[in-house]
Order: sequence, then structure tokens, then C-alpha cells
Amino acid sequence: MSDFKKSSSPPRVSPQPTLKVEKSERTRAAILNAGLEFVWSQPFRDMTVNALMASTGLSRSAFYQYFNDLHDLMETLLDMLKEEVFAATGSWFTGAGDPIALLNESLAGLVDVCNRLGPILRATNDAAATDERLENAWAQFVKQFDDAVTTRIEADQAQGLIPDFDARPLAIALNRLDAYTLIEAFGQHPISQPEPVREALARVWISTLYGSEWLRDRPSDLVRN
Amino acid sequence: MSDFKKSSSPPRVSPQPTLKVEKSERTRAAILNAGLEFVWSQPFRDMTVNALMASTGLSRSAFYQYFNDLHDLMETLLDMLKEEVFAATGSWFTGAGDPIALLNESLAGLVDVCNRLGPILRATNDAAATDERLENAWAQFVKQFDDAVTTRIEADQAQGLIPDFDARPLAIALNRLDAYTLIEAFGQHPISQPEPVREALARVWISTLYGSEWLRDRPSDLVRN
DNA sequence: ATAATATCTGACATCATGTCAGATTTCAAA
DNA sequence: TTTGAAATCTGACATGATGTCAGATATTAT
Repeated sequence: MSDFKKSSSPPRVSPQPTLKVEKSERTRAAILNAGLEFVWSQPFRDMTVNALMASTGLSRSAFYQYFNDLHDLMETLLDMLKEEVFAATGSWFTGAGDPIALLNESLAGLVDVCNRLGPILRATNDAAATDERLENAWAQFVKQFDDAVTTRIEADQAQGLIPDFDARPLAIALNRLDAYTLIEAFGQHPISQPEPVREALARVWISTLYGSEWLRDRPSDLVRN
Repeated sequence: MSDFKKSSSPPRVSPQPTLKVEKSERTRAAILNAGLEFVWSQPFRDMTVNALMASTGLSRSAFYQYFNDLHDLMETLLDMLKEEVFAATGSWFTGAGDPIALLNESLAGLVDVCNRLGPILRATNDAAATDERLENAWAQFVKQFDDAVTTRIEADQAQGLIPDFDARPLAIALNRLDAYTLIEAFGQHPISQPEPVREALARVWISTLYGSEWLRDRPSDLVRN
């Protein structure tokens, strides 16, 4: 009871835990944390350098010591997200063993990351619409998945595990499915239950790639890996 | 040869073909056409009332006689798109007969509309990120599909044509698949070939809903209906 | 304690927005 | 065709966000 906490609060950025903690590192982290707070509570379109810095006690112009503009800050948050997403989804791409089990694992990891960091996902995607640089960063992020998924599909096609369709358009479509279903589900309030979302994504991926016959049973034994 | 034309140029909006053509109707149409031209050639983030009106010969302030702001104009374009999309996809929702054939038809129609009107799709989605009103309009548009698809899935589940999963999360996921695959494919240059996109979407929908066994054959006999 | 350096601030120039009073154009009645 | 009321258009203004910069203040090593 005592440890109750609102379901999802932003993560925090801490400066390098070196002995010497430069002032600049601390304020940079403070600004990033203000950004996280903001993105967790308000849509990106309301973010303004003024509003952001007001919650740090620093002047508006101090912001420009650390970031070129708001989109630059968002790109930093996107980098945080990317790391976690790559870490969570690696298994299906690199792992050996039952492809369906690995795919399930990757999707579960992806859903978990987005459940925790959904607002970053949504905000960076929103922000990308108003800035060419960030849009390219986002596009490149997604493209890495398009490539990886295409490769994996083609490998499994070579093994006869997946029927012989044109892999790339399918990979692109399935990745858009993930990205925007997850943004919708976890990007902003009200936040969805993760489990039905995971089930929906898994059903689509598995029946499209490996065939619907693999869905009958398969209890959720993958929750504890 | 003489009738060759760039693969995709914006449609044009014409005033009501009444006898009396009000001046205001003509300039409203002119502004909308300027909006279409713009969205066909540049990203929405570069659209400015100045830039838009420059191409009409009217003053910047004249714009505000017809629209509250750029997002208001975009909402008008979205309405144009909605009509076409509803007209193109109706068959699977309302029609009677072979569900898979109807689904194929609806998806083909959807791909065709987006192939013609892709820039509107992309621009309105981009614009929605910076305006609450338009964001709601977009969300409502998509939600209509979520509801319709959910209903159709549940009806087919009742008939035993579709397995008994939770319909709504699936419907949401599949609609995001369509929306953002189509934005990606036709929203901006370079524009994809429609056919591989159509095939990818059809494969995902059909194998997820009705089972992958329906994909083996089925030549593209639906092209001419 | 102090000087060199790092960090921060206020003030400025720029640009897009939306409004409004008044100028200009349209159009229907005479 | 003329005319004047209504419709349409325009320039000028106030506002608010942006990014920069010179100088002020704080930090840190010695």
C-alpha cells in the first residue's frame, strides 16, 4: 500500500556518476528531465522553450546552451527510446531456436518498453512532423526495423517456414502496424492494458508470417522467460 | 503520347456549378486549390498563410475570410478524403456475399483512393500533430473505421468464419496498419507501386482474419469487378 | 583569495499569427 | 448605364515564439 505509485511516471536522466559532476552535466540532465515531465503530461504541440525552462528555474536562453531547439532535445529522448527498443526486440532478429517463440518474446519486450516509454514514442513522432532533421531520424529508426524484419522473413522463407511473398512490403506494413498501434495504446491517456495489445500484435504477425494454425493453443508461458 | 501527365497531380476543387457563381465561392475554391498544390509539392510544416496566399494573388489577410487557420483548411481537405475513402471501402462493411472477395475489393478501393489522394492523407495527419481540433477530427475518422471493422469481425465470428479473439484490439491494429502503410507509400515522393502495397495489406488482413489457407491461389480477378 | 573559465541572463531582431478599420469591388435594382 | 448597399479585400497593428549575443555572474583550479 505504501509503495503505491501512479501507473506510469517518466524515467529520470542522471548525470554520469563520476566524481567530478560538472555543473553543465547537471543542468543538461535537469532540462532533459523537464522534457520528460512535459511529454508525460502534455502534448508536444504545447511544448515551448519558455514553458520547459520555467519548470527548471533557469532562464529561457540557458536552454540554447544545451540544445539547438526543441527538436534537438526530442532527438535525445528518441535515442534513449531506441536503445531500449533494440535491446527488447533483439531476440527474434538474432536468436536461434523456435522462430515463433522468439517472435513472441520480441513482441512482448516491445510492448513492455512502449508501455513504459509510450509518451516518448508519441511525442517524438509528433515532433517529427514539424522538423526535417527529426523526421529523418525517425524514418531511419523505422527503416532499421524494415531492413531487419525483411532479412528475417527472407531467411525463414529460404527455410520454407514462411510462404514466398515479397518480403519488404510486408515488413514495412507490419512495422507500421506495431509503431502506430503502440503509439495509440501507450502514447497518451487513457493508456491501454498491455496484454490485449500484445495479443493483437502477436496474432497478426504470427498468422501472417507462419500461418494461423500456430495460434490455437500456445498458453502465455512466455511471460516468465 | 500527347496526353502524358505526371503520375499524380492534385485534384481541383470547383465552385458549385450554379448559374450565379459568387465571387466568394470562387476565391474559396482558389485557396483550396492552392492548398492542394502546396500539399502535393511540399511538406505541411512549410505551409504558411503567406506562402499559400502568394500563389493566389490575394493578400494574406484574405485567407482569414474563408478559414480560421491553416488547420481549418486542412480539415476541409480531410473531409474530401473521407468521402472518397468511405465510398471506396463500403463493400466489405455493408455488402453481402463472399467476405474475402468483399474485403479484397475494399482494400483495392482504399489503395486506389490513397494512391490518388496520398498527399492529403499525409498532410492532414502531419497537421493533426499541431492542432487539437484537427487531431480530434482525424481520431474520429479513424475511430469510425475501428467501430465498423470491429462490428464486421464480430459478425463473422458469430458465423464461425473468423476465430474467436477479442475483436476490437485487432480492428484497431489492422486499421493502423492500413493508415500508416498507405501514408508511407503514397504520402510523399518517392511514391510506391500500388500493387505490392495492396498485396501486402490483403495478405495481412486475410491471413489474420480468415486464415492463411485462403491465400494460395486467388488470382487478381478482382481488378475488373 | 583570485583569476581564468564556464555558465547564465536580459535585451534584441525576426518572423508568423490573427484582428480590424477602412478601402475597394461586386452586383442587383433603378 | 448608373448607383449605392453589401460583400470582399487590404494594410497596419499587437502578440507571442524563436534564436543570438554581449556582458554579467558563478564555478573551479591553483
